[in-house]
Amino acid sequence: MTENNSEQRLDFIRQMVVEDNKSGKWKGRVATRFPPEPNGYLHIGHAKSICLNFGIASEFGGTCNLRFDDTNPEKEEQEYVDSITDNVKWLGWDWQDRLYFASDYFQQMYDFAVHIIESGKAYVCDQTADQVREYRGTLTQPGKNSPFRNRSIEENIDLFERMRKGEFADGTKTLRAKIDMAHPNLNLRDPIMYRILRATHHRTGDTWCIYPTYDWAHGLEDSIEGITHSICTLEFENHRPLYDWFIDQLPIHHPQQIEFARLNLTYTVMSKRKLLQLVEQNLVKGWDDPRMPTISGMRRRGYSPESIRNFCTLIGINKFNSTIDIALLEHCLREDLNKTSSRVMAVINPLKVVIDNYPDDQTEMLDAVNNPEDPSAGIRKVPFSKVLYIEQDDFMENPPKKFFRLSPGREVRLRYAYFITCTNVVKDSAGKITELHCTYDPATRGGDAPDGRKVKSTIHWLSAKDAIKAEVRLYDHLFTSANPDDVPEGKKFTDFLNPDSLKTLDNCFIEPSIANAKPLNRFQFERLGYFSVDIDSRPGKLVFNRTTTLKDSWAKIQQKPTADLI
RNA sequence: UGGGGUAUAGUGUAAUGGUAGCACAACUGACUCUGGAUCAGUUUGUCUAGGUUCGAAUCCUAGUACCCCAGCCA
Repeated sequence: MTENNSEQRLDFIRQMVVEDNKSGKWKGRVATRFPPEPNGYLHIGHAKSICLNFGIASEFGGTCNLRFDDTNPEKEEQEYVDSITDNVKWLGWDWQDRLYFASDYFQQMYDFAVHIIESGKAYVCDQTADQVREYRGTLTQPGKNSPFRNRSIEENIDLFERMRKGEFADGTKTLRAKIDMAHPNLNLRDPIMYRILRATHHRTGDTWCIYPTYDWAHGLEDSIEGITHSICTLEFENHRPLYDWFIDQLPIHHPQQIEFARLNLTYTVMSKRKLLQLVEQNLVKGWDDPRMPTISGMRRRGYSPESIRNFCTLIGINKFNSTIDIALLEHCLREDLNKTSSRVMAVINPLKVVIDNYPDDQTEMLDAVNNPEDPSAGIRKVPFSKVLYIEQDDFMENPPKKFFRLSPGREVRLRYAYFITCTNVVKDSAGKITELHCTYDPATRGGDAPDGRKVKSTIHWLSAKDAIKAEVRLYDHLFTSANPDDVPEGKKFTDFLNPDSLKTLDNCFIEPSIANAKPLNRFQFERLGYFSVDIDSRPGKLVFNRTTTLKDSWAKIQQKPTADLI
């Protein structure tokens, strides 16, 4: 079903690669790169790009470099470099020895700039930022030439060298390409190649006080590394003529830039600026908050790398903006976790149940299947005794028609254990149910009735004296709006944060078999969902994150008009 | 208003002049010791209007809508 035999449908970029290989454009070589700026954590949108670039390289026998595009020391930090390398590795990709930094090319870039000045195609400009903006013109009006545009090559060389030496104050001079101030594409109106910036770079320290701009630097980075297919997002389409122009001025390898649409997901935001804001204003608990669409957040939440990679191949590649339903991501998640997660029983909203006809001090060890999807996962023993916990949601005193679980007088199965029948409901003075009394049928040990009688439902349970206390964190969408990027006039995206995106339950219980679970271990809590151990977890003080729920058809029935229930 | 892009079910994505297919979502039903999983099935689509053609999502013409660009960010 998932495979399509030899009839592989290729996205437009892969088709391009196939054609290039056919025509011999790059002599069969395929070299891509993933070029993040270390100014934030990677998110699921980056995963799309990572899987595209590394995926193409591996499918076509090529290489993919991990390259940090670190040309702006004001925003970049080593912490981000570390998180990015971790994330790419965790996703399962390998750049081998090809870890590069744009900052390692600063001298080469400088030399290339001198070459361009020598050919009369670049000049040092003394205009202020405001003047540059003013002279650039507008979308509909051409710009005006800078008064410094016609300096001699010698003067430009001299000034540029002195810029580098630190003779001029920040922002007082720039190096600009001499292209066309009337060009309809604003990017070609004498774009800035270097600015003076005294900021300590996380790798080069204070070696440089001039830094190359993206447009000037990026094509050079690609060229130096011998990239063939330089894949970037749609907003750089307008920059391609400039990418090409710079490289055409130099006697160097000329990669091809190809643009594709970035990923958008419902109920979340994907811009680094907005994610940074959530972190800095403490609207979430950090870049790796399990509600964040960051790779670190998703990992902490319990996502598997396989599920993310599968999602990235399913969504495809295109050239127009689209928003993927987060349900597809969750589908990929469940599909993978269903196959791989050990099942275990946990009760997150406990209700005490006493089995009146069960011996007071007896404990039995019952067999439970670890993973019905994977027989090799084997079985484990689960303790059963007189006093149990079940889920509050699994009992209703006055059940509607379609409620199949426990209620007064009704018999249900305790998973892997016994059939029980509710005989009495105990309430406190406020009328709240505090305890249930039941009887069990000893003949149904293991969960099967020798007389063949059926029950309408099977519920999970825990032996109260053996259960281990745990904290459980339930997550929901971070935003209440499907598209928080598109909010009504006068509203901010933060106005749509979901106040219920995190619910912490601290009176939960798990079965003793996972008492020693380690952070990031994944489980399925039967009938509740997939959970993983949070990094806040400590021995004796376990903390679980709900990665996602199981599909819940009862929840759906409940949402319908009550008429359906009665 | 200048330039650059893009339009296929609710969402996403194929079909490259020859039966509009797939996935998710939604809805039925079967099965089930997880109201899980699995299986079977149903609903919904080519931006609009013309034209070329035996035949158009695909080619042509004219519209419409949406996205990107006026950082010394990337």
